[in-house]
Amino acid sequence: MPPFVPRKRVSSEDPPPAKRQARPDNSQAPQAPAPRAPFHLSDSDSDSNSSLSDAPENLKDNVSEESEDEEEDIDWEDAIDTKSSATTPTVAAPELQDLELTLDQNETHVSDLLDGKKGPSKIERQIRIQTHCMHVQCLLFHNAIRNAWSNDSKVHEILRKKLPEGIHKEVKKWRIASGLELPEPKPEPPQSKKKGKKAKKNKDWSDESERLEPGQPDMSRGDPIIILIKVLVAYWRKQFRITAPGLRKYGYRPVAALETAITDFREEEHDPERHGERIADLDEFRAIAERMQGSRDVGAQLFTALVRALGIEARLVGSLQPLGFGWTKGETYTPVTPSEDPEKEEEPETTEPETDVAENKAPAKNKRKQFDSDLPFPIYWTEVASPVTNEIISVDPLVLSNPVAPFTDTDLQANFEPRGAKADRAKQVICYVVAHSSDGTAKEVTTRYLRRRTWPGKTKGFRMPLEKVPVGPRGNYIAFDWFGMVMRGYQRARKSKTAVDKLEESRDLQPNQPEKKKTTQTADTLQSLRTSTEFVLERFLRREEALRPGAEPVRTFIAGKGARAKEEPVFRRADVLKCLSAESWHKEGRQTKPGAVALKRVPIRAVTLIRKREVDEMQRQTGEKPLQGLYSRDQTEYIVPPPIQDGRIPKNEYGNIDCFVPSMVPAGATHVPLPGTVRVCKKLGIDYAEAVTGFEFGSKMAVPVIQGVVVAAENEGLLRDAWKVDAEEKRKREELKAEKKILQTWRKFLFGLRIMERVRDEYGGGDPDADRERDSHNPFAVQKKKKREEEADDDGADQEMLDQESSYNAFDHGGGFLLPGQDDDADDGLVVENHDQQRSQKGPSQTDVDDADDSKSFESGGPSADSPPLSIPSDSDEEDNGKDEDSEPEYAPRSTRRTRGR
DNA sequence: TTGCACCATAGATCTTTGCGCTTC
DNA sequence: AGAAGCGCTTTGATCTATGGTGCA
Repeated sequence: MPPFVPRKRVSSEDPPPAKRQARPDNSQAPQAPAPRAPFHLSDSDSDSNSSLSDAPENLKDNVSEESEDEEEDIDWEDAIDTKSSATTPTVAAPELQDLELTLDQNETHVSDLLDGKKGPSKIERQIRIQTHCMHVQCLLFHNAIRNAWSNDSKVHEILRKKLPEGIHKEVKKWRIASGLELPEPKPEPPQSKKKGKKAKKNKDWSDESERLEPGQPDMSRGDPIIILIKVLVAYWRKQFRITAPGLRKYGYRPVAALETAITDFREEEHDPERHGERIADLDEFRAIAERMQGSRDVGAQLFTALVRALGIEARLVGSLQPLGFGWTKGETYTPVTPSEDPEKEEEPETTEPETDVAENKAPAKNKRKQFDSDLPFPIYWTEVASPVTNEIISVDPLVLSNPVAPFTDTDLQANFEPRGAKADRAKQVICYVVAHSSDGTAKEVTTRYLRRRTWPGKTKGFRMPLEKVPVGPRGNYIAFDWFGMVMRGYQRARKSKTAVDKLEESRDLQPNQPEKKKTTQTADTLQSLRTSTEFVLERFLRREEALRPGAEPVRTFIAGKGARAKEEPVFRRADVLKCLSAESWHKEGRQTKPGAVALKRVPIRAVTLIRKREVDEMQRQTGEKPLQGLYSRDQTEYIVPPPIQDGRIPKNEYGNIDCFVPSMVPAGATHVPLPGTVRVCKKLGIDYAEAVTGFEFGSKMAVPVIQGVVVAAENEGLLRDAWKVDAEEKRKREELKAEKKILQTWRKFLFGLRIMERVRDEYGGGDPDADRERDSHNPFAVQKKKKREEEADDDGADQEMLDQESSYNAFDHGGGFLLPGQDDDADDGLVVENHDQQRSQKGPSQTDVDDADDSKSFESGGPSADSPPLSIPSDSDEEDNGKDEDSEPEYAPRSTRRTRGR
């Protein structure tokens, strides 16, 4: 259950909202935890991810199911349900590429809203957040699967076999140079002939190494693995053919496009160009390795496999391209218009109607090589760990012009970060970069690829930001990292961390702090003054800021050039005062000193309807926008209300007392912030005023938050004692009620079981069709049906079950029911008081007669009409059959009232 | 290349006292 | 009959920070 945030003026529970903070807290309590909903969802998902690693198809089902379980909000369930059902067919394929299909229903909402020129509503934001989170997890899991496939020994074998002799030699060379293998055994002669110098060097070194340390790496020309990797990349670029589109972000599509896409996907024969590349299983992956063609994504995956096949530790890196959660251009689907840009003609696969696709097919075939050529950055690549230095080398086998980026070269690594107009157009983003290791674990390596390794950098707006979760007393927060939590299921255990892990975590994955712009003592620029913490121009003052009266400029700044040059005084920031309106000061427990003149006058910001009307009215009268004065702290003083007299609490025009800060409580009075104190005060007959501790805003209204009361200090003890007694009574009442409810539920449950058992015994069971058939001939079932039709306001499953009870009871003189005498246990605590009476009054047969006769008569007569205290339908069947659906059957007056109420 | 204007976007801040229905 | 309780709906205009682009 999401936390219930009472938007009540009488705040009856929970810690006092901290006036000002209270609103953010409260209004964002739904907001803050609301984004958390996906977190919870994801939480379980990530768990399921890890546990489901063998069953990819189930994952998405799980995701949606769990989300339904955990999301209480009905709208949400709907949304998710829709999503999941829409996704399911897609999901069946191991390729997760078309999760964007999931948004159809929601999209309708969104576009409706956007038509109205309003921003997205909270729920729409939630939907996007949910979608984003789900998509991220699906992509993550997809990558985990591909990573597992890239580990396949058969795939390795296939790729190894294809390597030409030259590459094998390079590998050998690398092994020797890295000290993984001793050089002398045999391969020298041919090698030394080819590259005499190097071979000689190797030889020299090896000779030495024999004497000293065998297996010492030769680092004289840098890490030997870099040479090998470059060779491999060159080989791969030559051999691997890009014949299918890879994953990409399309953005949220219009409903029509989605529907077309879904139908097309479901009904048409699979066409990689339209539906994306589909690799159903490992066998197909092996086949692709054999053919050496596919999307560039698969190309990178297979390249990773190749590197692994050579015994080098390699990670498959995926830069997730999930649907986002914002409303920027990047999240909006932009249909590809082939005619516009010849370069894009190879992209006909999107969601264009059949005709378009047909048109585009021919040119696409001709330019098969150009799939995804509009994507300037790779989505998958490889991280190779040097066995010598344990450093990570990033390798993009197919896309970038600088394919190999050693860890030392941060610029080259930052080349993997999508940026620029082209990337923008292609909706390429960086938000979560995850490296999957050969042992199946994965770790986030985004930092490495951010320019200057500075957060949030380009991930801003595309990655779930850290969320501040309030903890403990007010003002304390912890940062909640959603993605960190998702990754927990994939991470390598702390104790199994490798040397590579440790090294990179202490170096390349350490984020840099954003450089604070050093306060340059050089000449002023507009920019430097704007951001300066020391100086300021008057025009850069904020709405709530004003210069201290009499503040002297320290120098002047000349803005503009030539004829437009203008001198402006430069002031010290220290001379800037924060100002607030009189109302705002009031909320801080302060008032303006008599005679204070506003330092600044600004237009009134009216939020509530009433204030808006007032402002409009004033504007109409005066013809100009009404202004309000702002005052600095110096111009205000504490509000010290006069001490109370004779225990009377002063009240404001709304009949309560402002208590925004403790100092606003008058001397001689005490604030008792307990819920329900008003009633106690009334009972005790002491004077009180409800304490307004803040406001909540919503629906163009400001609602005061009331927390307890202010009473005379001498009454405090009395009030608290009485409140304790009252609260205790209340607690007991509620406990009793809850207990009753529980017992009631159990009883119904047991009856149900007994009935079921009985029915099974009598008629056999298990076949619903047969049951239905039988029902049509069963007079009691027919009667039940009829009765249900008569009772317009029946009450769902419960009622139905109870009806069932009565029917069967009537039929078999007790049936599966607890008849009086046998039901002591069940009734215990429920109808104790009436037990004797009911037993003496009617026996089982009586019950049966009543029941079988017609429950209607009972209803119309009403138990209370006959004999209120005795008529409590304590007999289980009667009572249930009567009309009590939920609770407190033992209180005849209540049931009477309720009946009358209807 | 630098400084600036301008734009898009996200996030923070400010705002300051109902209404109608149901239950008890 | 009338008091008390509860749900409604989660604003929204404005300002500020930030980063990108284009121009001089």
